[in-house]
Amino acid sequence: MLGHNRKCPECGSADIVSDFNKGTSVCASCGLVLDTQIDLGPEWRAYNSSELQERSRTGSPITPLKAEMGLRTQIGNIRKDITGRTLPFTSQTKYRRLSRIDNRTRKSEIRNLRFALKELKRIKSQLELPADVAEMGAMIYRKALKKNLIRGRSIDGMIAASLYLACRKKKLPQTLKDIASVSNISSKELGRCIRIILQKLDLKISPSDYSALVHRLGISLRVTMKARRQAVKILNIARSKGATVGKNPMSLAAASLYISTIQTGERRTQQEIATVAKITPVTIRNRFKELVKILDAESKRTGNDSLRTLLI
DNA sequence: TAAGATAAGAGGGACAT
DNA sequence: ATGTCAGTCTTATCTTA
Repeated sequence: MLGHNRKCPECGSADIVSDFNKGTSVCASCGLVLDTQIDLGPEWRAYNSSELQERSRTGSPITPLKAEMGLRTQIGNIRKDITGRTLPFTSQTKYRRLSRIDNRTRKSEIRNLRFALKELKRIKSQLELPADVAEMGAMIYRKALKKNLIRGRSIDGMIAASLYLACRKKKLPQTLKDIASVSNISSKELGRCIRIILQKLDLKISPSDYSALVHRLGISLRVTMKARRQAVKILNIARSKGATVGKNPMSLAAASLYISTIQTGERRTQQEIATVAKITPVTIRNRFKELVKILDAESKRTGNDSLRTLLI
């Protein structure tokens, strides 16, 4: 049943939207479906396993990945009320007008969504993103569309931005560059779109998850788990000192891995790391210098020598 | 050859006007 | 709305070990 003043367990937003047509409550912020008041199971019985196999669903599933969510509702041109009596003329006019407005807005919206979701699916398959991320991206885009953020901007850019934000929500280590490289827009433009959505939609996006980036880089560089853990540890210290604000998370992950691989004796060159991280060695050097400073101060303060980087 | 230093330029955020 | 300023990141080039 519908409670009041609920909060989304995923993102804490109180912006819960109930859709009585579909019988669901959805978090307007992150797209999490909170409950379902209708029975989504089949309305028939399976008498043997082959029937279960071939008839395990009636109708298409409800999904934000389809332009009309897999369902369709529409205000028709109503002339009679539910008991069959003809409505007064003024009501008929009203419904005719509603129907027309409904049709118009619906048409442009659906057309936009068809286009957008096609692009979304293309990026999804190219980057091999999981379905739940794609669905969340679609929800974010729908929200942006409702708020009229799309008009006058490129659909491709806004879709890519929605997907990027969904990845951030789901803590997937995708960078802005990754998305931009498979989309036909530049990182610059993608950044602009992301900013627009972030500003206008009030999404609760946690700061980038360093550990996911570190592991992703670490795997590409074939370094041990030990080095990766050490890198994460370094970043946590840096963050506690406020040294990570405003820095590209990827460059921080790269620099901390550079340090940790030296400490564990599996050194990689700055160039090697820079290539995998798709940044420049100069940036690694800059972050590297800052991190070393912090780590030395920290080891002096705690007397913990394992952080020392003087051996370099 | 790897890595450090330096400089110049692009782009965006914060802030004042 | 527009301009300025500090800070980030990139690219290029030269130097050092």
